[in-house]
Amino acid sequence: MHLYRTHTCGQLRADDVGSTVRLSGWVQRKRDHGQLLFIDLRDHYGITQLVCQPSSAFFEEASRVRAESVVTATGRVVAREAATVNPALPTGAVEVVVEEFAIESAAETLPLEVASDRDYPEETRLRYRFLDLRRQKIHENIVLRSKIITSLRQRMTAQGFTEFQTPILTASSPEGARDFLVPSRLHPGHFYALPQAPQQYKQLLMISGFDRYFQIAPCFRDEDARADRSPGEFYQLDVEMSFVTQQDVFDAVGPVIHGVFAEFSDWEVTPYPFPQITYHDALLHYGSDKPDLRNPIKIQDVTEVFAGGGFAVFARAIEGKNAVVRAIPAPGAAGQPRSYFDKMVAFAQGLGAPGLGYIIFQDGAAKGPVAKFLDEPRLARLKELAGIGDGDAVFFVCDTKAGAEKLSGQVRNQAGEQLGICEKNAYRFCWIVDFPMYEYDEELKQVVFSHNPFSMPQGGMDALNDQDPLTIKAFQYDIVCNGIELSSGAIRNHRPDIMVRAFEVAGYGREELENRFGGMFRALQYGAPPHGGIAPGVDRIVMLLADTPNIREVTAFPLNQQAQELLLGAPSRVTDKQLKELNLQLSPLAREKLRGEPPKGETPVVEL
RNA sequence: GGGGAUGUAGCUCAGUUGGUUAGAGUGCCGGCCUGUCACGCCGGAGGUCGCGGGUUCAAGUCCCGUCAUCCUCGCCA
Repeated sequence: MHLYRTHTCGQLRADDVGSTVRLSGWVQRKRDHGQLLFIDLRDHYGITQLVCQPSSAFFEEASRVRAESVVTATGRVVAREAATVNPALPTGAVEVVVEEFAIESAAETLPLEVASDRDYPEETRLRYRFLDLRRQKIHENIVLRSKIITSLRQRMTAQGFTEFQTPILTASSPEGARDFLVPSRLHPGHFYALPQAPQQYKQLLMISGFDRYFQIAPCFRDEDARADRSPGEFYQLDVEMSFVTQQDVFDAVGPVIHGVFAEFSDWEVTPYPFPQITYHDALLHYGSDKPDLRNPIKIQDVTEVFAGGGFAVFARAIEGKNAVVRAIPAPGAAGQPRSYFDKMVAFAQGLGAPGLGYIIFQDGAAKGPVAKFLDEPRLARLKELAGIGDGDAVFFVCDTKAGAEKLSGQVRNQAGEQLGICEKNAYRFCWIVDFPMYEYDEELKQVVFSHNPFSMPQGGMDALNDQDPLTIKAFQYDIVCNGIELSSGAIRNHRPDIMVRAFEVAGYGREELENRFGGMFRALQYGAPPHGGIAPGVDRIVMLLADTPNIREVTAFPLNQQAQELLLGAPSRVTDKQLKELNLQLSPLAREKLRGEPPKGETPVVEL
């Protein structure tokens, strides 16, 4: 008989009755009846009930064993009496009458309960992550993550993509997020950077003729955390393809995304192919470049209804400040009490808006504070534009275009949520296309790249030469699910002449381009295929499929919000010897901070 | 870097207008219990009320500072 187990804790069925088995696992729970002891034994695969009789030599020991201790039990599989079958357990038809019992590893009093789904502070969970990960929900999330990644790999490989690895120690990229730096021992004063994404390498692989690239790629960005954004590191399904148009990328990646969502969830998934919405329309109709399409509300421009009208606040803003008015329909909201509208106004004010106008259409009349300022033809036009009728209400936002877009989007979210009209149990996807190539940076007072500087401008060289840069669109796109940006991608600029011009428009000379992106630029001089790609965030895909709002629920060992790993204690101090080898000195500020007591969990400095 | 919330037993939390010895559940320890499956019943231990200062006859409670955690804005080509 095997030293530890003949079966897993999820394996035994009625068919096994009569056989002698050995199981090992954790003590999930004990039920001590004095003259009879039940132990729920748990492993990765399931739970099996052990029964200990008081006549056994180990009875005392077993009745004292603490939860989460690891034990090995040997005994006979017996059928449970009909009344004692537990239909909630796959192994519930049987139990094991223990004949030998050994404690492999006793557990101390626990800082968190494994056999419970109650919430614990994240600090406790991360410090004792090995216990937290034993808990059912997160244990399943991590397994789900693994299965999703396996499925993504299979789907990509099946489509003829080749998986690659790219360097982790690479060069700092001058654009984008803050880099994590690694000092070089051999080159004093020089630093590697961890890749923010394998962007340039994947393009270089296309230029190297590999045609279709993918990688489950680790990405490192030294930026602050959010609930849906890990600090420090995350994974992308990084994809790049040669000789493709934007539509080819959608046709390759769309089925993969649709496929995994259909495979791993019972929720409804947007039928393939996913709709495409232009960046312009997304901002107009949803007030966001990552619209949540579970919300049926569609914002409309109703500036013409108020222009030159009797509602002076809006009319003046339209006239004088070039403001626009956006209508956020609230279907069926006419029956809502006054307090609903007051709350909506307060919500908008909380976001910095001076107020929130609204009209209620009820019993053939228009009510609410704004209604009396609009004559009958204007009201009719409003209903037509906003697509509303009797029984509905409509909110108004009046601001500059950008301000109105942002606020109307937030009001749309709030209205949809408050009215309970958002679709549940569904994944609603869309592509956002035609992102602008450039935008105006108010701080720098100049035109800057609005996304990746390697994207191909729509219209190519002609557009760069002839168009107002702010009107140029890029072959730049995002895929969005339920209001979460899963990924952005682009058709790349593979033409050195167009790239020089594109950088000129953003105020960079050729020399600067060569300095900043020398390797990439050089590669384009020797025959580069037209290519493009995308990089969906793996963590976010898993998050959506696990139906959790927090990315740390799908990461085995995440950093906390302060980018610390509490279990092993990273970041930690290093020895003076290590610093010396790297030609590094700590600043007076850093030295001052280190003089204080090292916080709990921090690795003390040890001379090696 | 800014804003918000939270911090009370190992853990999850309650704690009134500032007023006697700070409570509950769970876990832990002990006792009882032969069919439970969140077993049940009885008893016990367990507290620097995050930390520092202040106001007050009196502070878990009010004020100031500080630290920690989570959420959020900035940031994330």
